[in-house]
Amino acid sequence: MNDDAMDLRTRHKQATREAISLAALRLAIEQGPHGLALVRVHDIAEAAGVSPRTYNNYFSSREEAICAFQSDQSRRVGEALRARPAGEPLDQAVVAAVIEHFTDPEPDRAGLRMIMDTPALQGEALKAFTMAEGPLATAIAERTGSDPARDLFPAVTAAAVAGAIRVAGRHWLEPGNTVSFATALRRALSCVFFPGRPPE
Amino acid sequence: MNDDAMDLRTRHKQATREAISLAALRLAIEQGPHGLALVRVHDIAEAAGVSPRTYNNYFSSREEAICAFQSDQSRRVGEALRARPAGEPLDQAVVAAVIEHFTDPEPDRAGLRMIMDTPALQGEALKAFTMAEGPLATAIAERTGSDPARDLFPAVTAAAVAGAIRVAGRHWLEPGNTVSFATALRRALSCVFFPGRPPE
DNA sequence: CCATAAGTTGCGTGTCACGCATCCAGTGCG
DNA sequence: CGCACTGGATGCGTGACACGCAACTTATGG
Repeated sequence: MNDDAMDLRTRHKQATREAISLAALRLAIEQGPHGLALVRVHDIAEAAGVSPRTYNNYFSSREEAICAFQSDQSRRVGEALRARPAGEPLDQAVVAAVIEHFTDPEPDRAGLRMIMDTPALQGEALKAFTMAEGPLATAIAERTGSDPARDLFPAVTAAAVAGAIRVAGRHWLEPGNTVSFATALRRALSCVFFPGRPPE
Repeated sequence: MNDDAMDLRTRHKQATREAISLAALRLAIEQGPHGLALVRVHDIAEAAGVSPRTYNNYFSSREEAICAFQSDQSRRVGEALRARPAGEPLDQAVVAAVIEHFTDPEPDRAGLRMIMDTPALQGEALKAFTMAEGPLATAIAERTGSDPARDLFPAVTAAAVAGAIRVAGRHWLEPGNTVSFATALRRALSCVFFPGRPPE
């Protein structure tokens, strides 16, 4: 998060990575879901101000570059849960952590839509969401005091939560749905923890 | 399923598709998770008895070819749920449908391991599992009489079930775990429908 | 038996990932 | 303050690949 507290080198490296992934996402959005093939590596590199060779020192496919932001964000979800007060019940802690983590700031509609509507990007996007599961499962296991090696509950719950986030995202993107992303998340997550009855 | 009841053309086409995907998976397994790059399109085509050009009339990437079986299987899960008796409670119906669908026959350990352990295949594998969610959600919505457009419960539950299947698969593949796949599935799915208490 | 549709194959092209060698800038030490 | 070193950036060359196109072969239906 903080650019300080790092080597100049490391800082510049992260900046480069960010510039490339940002440029990739921007160009992809410009071309739309059906023009992904028109986004050439050369263009991404140029837009990011680096050489094409450098681009694939960081990413080995356009998909990876475009979804890098999602990946990075997902990878950190576990920490958000760990940051919740220890006494808080699991469901409340997860909901709070997820909402806090995925709505700061409110995600970019165009970017998310691009990623989730483009078949060639879906695999990478799913990988990104799935990356959240490992850390999440660990954090859940800590909170419930279960052993992840023998008990499937943490991993299954983490997967369910990740799935709920995806579903909330899809729902939030649908035209005509004006609820905030936070609300969509809350509703989706409530289905995970209270499968008995859907609200209202 | 039945080769009869189809055009000679269609039959031959499916056979070709199957031959290619089977050859691709077999070669991938031979090389192991770290040698995927060594599986050349030329080899796959040769092993399947077709020209390289034909191979990519059917698949546009090695990953797609290797995971084709998983994809096809996942796409059919919804039907399995619809085939359950209408009066059966949702949880029992889902568990029965999933177990019946994913253990007939018992999946190939080597193939599943290859797919889930190879980073380059994970995206495609996740896409395959995710493809199950759409039909599953529809079937769940029918069974609960909810409107998928307004109620997130069917989609979230479908995603949770798909996630549980993935987790069960991972657990089943872990060395030292000798439970049957059906048992792993049952345990994982119980976490989805009864999140209150893990059955240890 | 013929006309048409559908599938297969070979070829050519544009793109890409990546190993390797080189160059340049930031870093830490004397 | 300068210097050797480490690590990232760049250029080049290579092997592989996806896909459009056109010719060829085989099923299908009249």
